[in-house]
Amino acid sequence: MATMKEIAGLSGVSVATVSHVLSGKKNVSDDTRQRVMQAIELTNYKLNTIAKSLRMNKTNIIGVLVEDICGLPVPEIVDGINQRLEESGYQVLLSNLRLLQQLYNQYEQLSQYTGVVSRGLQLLADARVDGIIYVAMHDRRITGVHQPVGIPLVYAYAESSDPACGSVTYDNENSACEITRLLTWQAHKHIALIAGPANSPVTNRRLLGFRQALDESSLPLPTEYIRWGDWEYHSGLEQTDALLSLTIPPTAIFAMNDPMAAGCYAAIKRRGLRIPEDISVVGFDNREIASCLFPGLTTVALPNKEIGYAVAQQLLQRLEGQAIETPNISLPCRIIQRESSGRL
Amino acid sequence: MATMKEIAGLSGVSVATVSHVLSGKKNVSDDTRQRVMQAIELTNYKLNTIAKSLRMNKTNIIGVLVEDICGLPVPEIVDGINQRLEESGYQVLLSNLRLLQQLYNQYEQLSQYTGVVSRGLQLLADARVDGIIYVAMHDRRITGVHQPVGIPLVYAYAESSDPACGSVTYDNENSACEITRLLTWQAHKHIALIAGPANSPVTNRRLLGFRQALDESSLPLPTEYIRWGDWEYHSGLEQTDALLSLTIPPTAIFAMNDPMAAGCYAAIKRRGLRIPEDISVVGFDNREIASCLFPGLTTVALPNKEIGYAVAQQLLQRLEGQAIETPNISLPCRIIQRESSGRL
DNA sequence: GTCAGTTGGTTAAACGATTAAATTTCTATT
DNA sequence: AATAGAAATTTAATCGTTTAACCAACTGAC
Repeated sequence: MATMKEIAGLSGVSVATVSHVLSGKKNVSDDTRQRVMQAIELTNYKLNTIAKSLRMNKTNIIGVLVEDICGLPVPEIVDGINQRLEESGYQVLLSNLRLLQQLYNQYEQLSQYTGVVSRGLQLLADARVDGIIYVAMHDRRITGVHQPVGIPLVYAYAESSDPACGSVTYDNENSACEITRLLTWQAHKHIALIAGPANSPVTNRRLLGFRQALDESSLPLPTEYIRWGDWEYHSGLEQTDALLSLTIPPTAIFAMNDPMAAGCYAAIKRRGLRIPEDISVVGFDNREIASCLFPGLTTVALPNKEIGYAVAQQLLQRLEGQAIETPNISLPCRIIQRESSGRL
Repeated sequence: MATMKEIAGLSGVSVATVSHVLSGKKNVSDDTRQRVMQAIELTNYKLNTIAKSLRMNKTNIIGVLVEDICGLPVPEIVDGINQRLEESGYQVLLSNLRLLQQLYNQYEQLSQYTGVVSRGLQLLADARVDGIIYVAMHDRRITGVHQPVGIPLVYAYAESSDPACGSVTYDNENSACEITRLLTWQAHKHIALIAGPANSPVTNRRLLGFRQALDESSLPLPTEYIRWGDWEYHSGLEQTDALLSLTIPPTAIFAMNDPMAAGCYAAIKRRGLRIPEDISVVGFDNREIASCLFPGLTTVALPNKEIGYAVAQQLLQRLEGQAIETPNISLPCRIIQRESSGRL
């Protein structure tokens, strides 16, 4: 691999001049510039970014620490991050905590896993990344502030209790409210909920939105209309069965995610009822399954890629020393309207 | 940040000695070792990997170039890669070509996209990675050999026409054969196929396996039993409809992926038929949907994580100068048996 | 007491860039 | 023609490591 020294030799100038040509922030005569460029072409010279990093004390690399790359929203978030960073000439050093296996559907404070997390952060810090993006698997508030490694840190999909750390998530509450409104606007009076686990922060935010939509239409929420699931297909099926056995069964069901909504479908069809004629169903997450059900499931699409893009943007601003205008950004979701809900 | 120089100063030795302590490949007296270690503790010194990389001409970073991080198998593959590399102290620099948007379900030779690909490779090469893993989205043969950037390169999920490049994929043919055997063993005589697009390499390999299983049981494959879909739910539905309208409808259907199998389900149920009593269905890919259908879909799980692990392993071997024993590895899939197929 | 061998440690030259400061070369003004 | 000022270029220090080569001190053997 050619070095600047060789380029300098070939074009009869000093390495400094070669550097000046390349950086373009010093005057160089047209004549020398051309000679240098020729030599560069000729030798297929590429600047050694390692040497540059050492000298400049800046790697142009951002560490992305993901709780689990296999978590559903994670690839899209990383995609968004990658795209924004590329635009500014940064690269992504990826580190995977592989938490999914360890704490699937558990919502303890992350602080219990500080060991794993800070080891992950340290690894990135050792690589001298310019900044770190922490990508959580579930939207939640992170209370145990991570050991400050002295590198700018922002959160995707989680909100930090440390106000100095920026974060970008999506608006659970509002989205749940909006999709529930779809049902109230269709004149449904008996709307039931299949929630996620009661101790999940996501469940609680979506529950708030659901309640608000009902309130807006002065609809009651009898306790027997709230069923607790575990995000999985089977819990959706079982809880729907229970709902349909009530003396006043609901005419619409909001399942807090799509697999549970699929469970709804199964329970409803097993009883010979039709969707949406007899009962409406809406879901959340817009997983692949939503378009593979009959009829297509109306649901909420999360702005995952946008979250990634925005959080990268936020970090870049910090790196440029700009003050962050909004430390905690919450992006809106998009309602995906299909055929699973209809006027009563 | 503390440097070796400061450590040396604090412990009254030269930087060389500090380096020797850290690397452990030179003798150092217990006394000095302790003094140095103390100073390191005290200052919380961390070795500057950038400087080390420059000096050693080795970054301990592997570039992972993915065709699209949002492609279904990709996160699991990356997970496997990450895990293997971590075990050997390497880190992952991720680069995303974002091809999904550009060529979804098109199977032209990658050579048409050499521009995009070689730009991606160049970016990683510029970062001075020690090796590159190319992660394709669909199992296929890559003919246009990528510009050799002088960095060891291996393929995941694709096989290269260049024998010098290692590769790891999964065994489409054999897996399709095995899952079809499940049907022949259950005494089915009329087995139909819902294939992917005819020009897809994946389709063709799975077709070979399907044919072989039928041959083994001396079953015929009438042309009207082969239906071409496009991997999507709707094509599964339509093609199954066509199958069920035949004078001799099949008693079992192999859909080449799970969304199309979900389409099968819809068409079958619409006619009031039962799965598996009236007709058996099997799929491929083990997507989330497979466990959200009723009855659960018997399908094939791809060894994605294992592919990642193996391909990383292969690259590491190359980096250590070892000869690669098997340049093209093909890993077996796992049959996931649920309730969608039964004895006739 | 001399000498060879070992052990523990230092010196100094890399690695390949950037950049402030110094120096040379060119332009323009008188 | 002399000279001040601007423009172009070079010199040399620096970033934080690694490591070959060198050196001093010590250990035994004779």
